[in-house]
Amino acid sequence: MSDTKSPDATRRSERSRRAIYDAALALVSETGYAKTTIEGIAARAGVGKQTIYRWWPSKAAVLLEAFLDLAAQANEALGGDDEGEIPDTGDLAADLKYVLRATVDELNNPTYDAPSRALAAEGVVNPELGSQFAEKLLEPQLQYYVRRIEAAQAAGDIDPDVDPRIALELLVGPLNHRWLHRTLPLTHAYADTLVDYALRGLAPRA
Amino acid sequence: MSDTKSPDATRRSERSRRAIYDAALALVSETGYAKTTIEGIAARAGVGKQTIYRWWPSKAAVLLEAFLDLAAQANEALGGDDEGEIPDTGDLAADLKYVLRATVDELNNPTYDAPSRALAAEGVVNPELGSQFAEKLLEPQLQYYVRRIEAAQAAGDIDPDVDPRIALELLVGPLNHRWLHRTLPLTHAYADTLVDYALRGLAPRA
Amino acid sequence: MSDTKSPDATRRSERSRRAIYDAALALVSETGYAKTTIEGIAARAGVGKQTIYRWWPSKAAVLLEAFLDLAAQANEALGGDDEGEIPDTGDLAADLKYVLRATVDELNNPTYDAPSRALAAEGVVNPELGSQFAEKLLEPQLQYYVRRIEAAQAAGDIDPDVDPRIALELLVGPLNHRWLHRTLPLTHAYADTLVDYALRGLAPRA
Amino acid sequence: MSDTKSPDATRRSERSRRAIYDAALALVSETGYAKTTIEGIAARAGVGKQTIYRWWPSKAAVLLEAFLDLAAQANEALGGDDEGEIPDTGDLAADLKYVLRATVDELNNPTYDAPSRALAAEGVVNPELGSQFAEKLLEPQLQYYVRRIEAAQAAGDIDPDVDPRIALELLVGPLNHRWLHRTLPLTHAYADTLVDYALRGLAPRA
DNA sequence: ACATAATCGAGACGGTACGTCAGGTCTTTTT
DNA sequence: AAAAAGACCTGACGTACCGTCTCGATTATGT
Repeated sequence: MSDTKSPDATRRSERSRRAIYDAALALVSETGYAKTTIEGIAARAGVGKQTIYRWWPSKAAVLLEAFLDLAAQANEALGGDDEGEIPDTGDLAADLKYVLRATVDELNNPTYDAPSRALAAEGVVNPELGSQFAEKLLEPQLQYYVRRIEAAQAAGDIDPDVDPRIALELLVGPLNHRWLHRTLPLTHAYADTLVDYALRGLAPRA
Repeated sequence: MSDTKSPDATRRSERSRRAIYDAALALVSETGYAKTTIEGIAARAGVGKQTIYRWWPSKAAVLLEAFLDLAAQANEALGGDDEGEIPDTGDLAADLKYVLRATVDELNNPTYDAPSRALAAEGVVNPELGSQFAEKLLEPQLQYYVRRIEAAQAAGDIDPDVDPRIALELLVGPLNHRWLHRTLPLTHAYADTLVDYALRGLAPRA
Repeated sequence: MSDTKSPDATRRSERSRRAIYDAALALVSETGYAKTTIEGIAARAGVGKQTIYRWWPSKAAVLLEAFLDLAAQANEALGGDDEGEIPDTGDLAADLKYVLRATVDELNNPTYDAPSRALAAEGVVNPELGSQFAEKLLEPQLQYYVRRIEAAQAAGDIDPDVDPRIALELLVGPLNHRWLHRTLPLTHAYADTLVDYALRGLAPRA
Repeated sequence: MSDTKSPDATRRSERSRRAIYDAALALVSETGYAKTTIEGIAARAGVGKQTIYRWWPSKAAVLLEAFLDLAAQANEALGGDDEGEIPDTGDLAADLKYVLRATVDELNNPTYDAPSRALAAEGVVNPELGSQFAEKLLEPQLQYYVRRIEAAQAAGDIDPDVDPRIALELLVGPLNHRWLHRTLPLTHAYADTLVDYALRGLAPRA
């Protein structure tokens, strides 16, 4: 009944998994995604190639999991359950500026920038990986916005007719655009302006 | 003083150039960017590999030029000088919806989608190519928006304090986000909503 | 202390080695040495190019080993230990004519001629390969002559002051000359005459 | 009636021919025959590739002519008509030792060694070039021996039944063997011994 | 002296093979 | 049974030359 060739996950070496994550992230940061090879990851991790092929279908998948793991670790370190949740101080603009500024900082941080770009780029061109990327990384983050915006609608800060999904894209889309295409620098000021412009458009009608 | 090893462009074979453009675009559309190889392009174009390496530094560069050429041809076919210019009927919302709907159609057209994604993705990860992509493809298109928005400011349809650059990103950013990450379908309705939300935020203050 | 990058010979595929030998000899015989390529050998042997590059430094080295193997197999097939040894019937002239005629036959046999010429020619121009060729193929054969001539000296058939090494060259040198330069046909009669002339010069002094 | 595509030799550039000879010989001496390319010769000679392809069918042909020209120049410099003729002082052994020693010196001279080996090797493997090599370079030299040996037969120094052609090979063959296969050093002493052994065999019968 | 035609230097072109790198599979030995 | 190691076949890389083919620019006669 079961897949004839799926390996036994219970016997999997945790040691190797960690080493592979580390090697993958390090190599992508150091030499870029294109020059990162599975052989290179295996060598750097002190691992046989087959150990990678046994557990992951592609280089991109390795990196995606590695990055997911990195994010999970970061969250764990920071504590709480509602780790990525957008604060609700009652001041919607302030709350959004806070998270958008944090996002700007993250995107400007080379440690995250390199693997993020690699994954985003791969997802753009590879629907398989793209949907994984969207589902596991992107969407959860976007849901934070959805919840905060719905709260704002409940509080009367945003027009109830507005689609929260589109509202959120008004904030996140432009940021992503600048980041991906490197057209202009990503600054806190830019984040603030974005929030200002967007909220004016989303405010309840007079 | 001059570059020691650049080939003589006056002797270049126009025939080969065209064949290479065609082959590159065809292969990217048919098999995807990753599986498109320089060898494959050369073979399909009936051209020696060296003829590609002589004139382009990379697969991405070939594709960029091919796509640029494709766009140029399309424009030429359509005639006029201000080919890509955003119409100015006096009704800003209508004008923007018109172009944004057209953009949606283009992004949904497989002929353009495949090479565009490939170039965008490559640019995300490869700054060299990214800046070429931005400069030669993206920026010129964005300038159409800048001009139309400035005209709207002059006409009193948009707040004069608004930065046209950021205004444009409010429209283009979300569209790109959906396209690149394939989160939700790109429709005319979405384009319209985007214009509505954004323009409310950019309108002159009461 | 050991060579840092030599492959593990114990894991070597015997199957591939044999296939490469066969392909190399076949191609050299069929199309000549110059038109024989490593890619061609690999293709014909159903082997990856790297498998050739892993174990041999050059096309010539492959062919040398292949030929050595061919010779070894031939000897094995013929049986005995003293396979190539020159017979000693007591009649020196007859014994030498016997082997020289056999050599003539071999040099006239296309199966041996093509690879032999290829190796000899390569050795002429490439000292590295040349010394291998001399050491592994040529020299062992010449030693048979040395031993037979020394026996003849012991038997009083050849002047004891004669240098066996030079004596042997008196026989083998002319044969090789005709073969390599194709000046005149190689016949049994020629071999006989060579022996006659040479032995007269090497006979004990009256 | 004439070949439709043979170039007009009267218009040929002497300048280019010389430059090509020089470049070819220099490159063969410096880098070896295999690494000498037609493109390299053309570049070094400051000549278009076509100028080589127009007048010669192959790299080997260029080198052969270049070498022939070199030899012709050397002879011209040394003067006389019977330049290569073997002296006839009445003492056959001495005369032969004289020329064989000279041959040894030439074969030990790197200026001649490199191109000679290249041509000889190419001739071994390429019958076309081989016959040219034999006819234009080798045979004329061998004829000197034939003539001297015939004179010796007339003078009663050599058995009249001896075939001069084979006699000559008894001298030249061994020398060539050592040279081509680099088995043992080529010395004057070796040349002398060769003459001694051979002449003993060729002397008139008691 | 000049017209004119072939040779010349240059080098782009369609190809073939080079020697290298990595992909993904398979096998052997170790843990 | 999974893991480290690494040989294997495959296929693409980017480079070097092949021999052919255009390009002006430059001779070198033959009228």
